[in-house]
Amino acid sequence: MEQRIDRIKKQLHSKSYKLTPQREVTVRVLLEHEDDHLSAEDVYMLVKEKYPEIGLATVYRTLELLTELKVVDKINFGDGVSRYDLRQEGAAHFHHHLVCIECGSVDEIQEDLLEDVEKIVESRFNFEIKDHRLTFHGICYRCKDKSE
Amino acid sequence: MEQRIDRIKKQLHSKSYKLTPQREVTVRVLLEHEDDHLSAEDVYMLVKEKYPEIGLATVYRTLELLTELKVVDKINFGDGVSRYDLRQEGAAHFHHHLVCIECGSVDEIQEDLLEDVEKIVESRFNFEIKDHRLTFHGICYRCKDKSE
DNA sequence: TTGTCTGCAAATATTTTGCACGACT
DNA sequence: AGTCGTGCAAAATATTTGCAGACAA
Repeated sequence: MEQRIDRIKKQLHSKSYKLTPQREVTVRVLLEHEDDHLSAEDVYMLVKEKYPEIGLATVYRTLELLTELKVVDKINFGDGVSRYDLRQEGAAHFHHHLVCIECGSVDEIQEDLLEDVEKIVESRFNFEIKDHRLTFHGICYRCKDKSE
Repeated sequence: MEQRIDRIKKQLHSKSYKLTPQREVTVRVLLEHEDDHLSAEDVYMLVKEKYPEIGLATVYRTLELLTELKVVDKINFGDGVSRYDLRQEGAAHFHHHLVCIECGSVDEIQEDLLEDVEKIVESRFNFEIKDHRLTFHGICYRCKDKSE
């Protein structure tokens, strides 16, 4: 935890940004909820518990900053809100998501799985892939078990 | 064109909805801009040219209806707006997108390409896939040619 | 002191909703 | 008459921006 914060601090410094208390609390909240997919409002409320004076705009600005640094990815599952998802350190590619249309749960897939597909796309469409977003919508294992 | 409108009309009727003039104009606009990825506001302005009395709310309600019928898919490329993309008639799966981070263009890939990946996901995660969203971000062939 | 960062409030942007009226059956 | 659909205006939601003051180098 401390080490990851330290590395993020260095990333900020390398672009002449500071790890202010507000930013640090925000990063801690994200690390503590690594498996969730928090909206800006979610993050704001969790940060408020530890640092009540913070403003919503600061949270937005921090999340934007972290997105720029590729510490988090801004994702969108089709409800009206942006969500912020910590990138795995050192992961070459952004992970995928399984969204359950029954219960709304969101699970993550860390495996890449797209290597072959990307090769085809790059050669067939002469498109140089820098990043990807892949989401499957369907029924999760929990809901499948429930309905049996 | 007329045949596609006719089929959409039948789809509406099968759920007790009517193809009102406003809805028909909206569908025509979507068909005429099949390759684009129009926002609700875009659609509104194009519909207004043919039917100036229409209200923005009606366009939103129509797009929602068409989404429910799976005539269009509501997509989101990470800018703040939802875009509406006509589904290929009879296509088993939603098509994929190539978003250029240089020029902002959005191209479509009609090939599925995900069959193998989906098999793995279904068995490994016991997740029943109903739909998917796949977007690649990178440099399109136009921008690559330009910079050479 | 200089520039960065923050909180607050106001502004903006997008989408949704309430409601009275109109069209069609 | 009854239902569905519409336009308008207002509301709701999500996000961004302006600005004056706080803070650290």
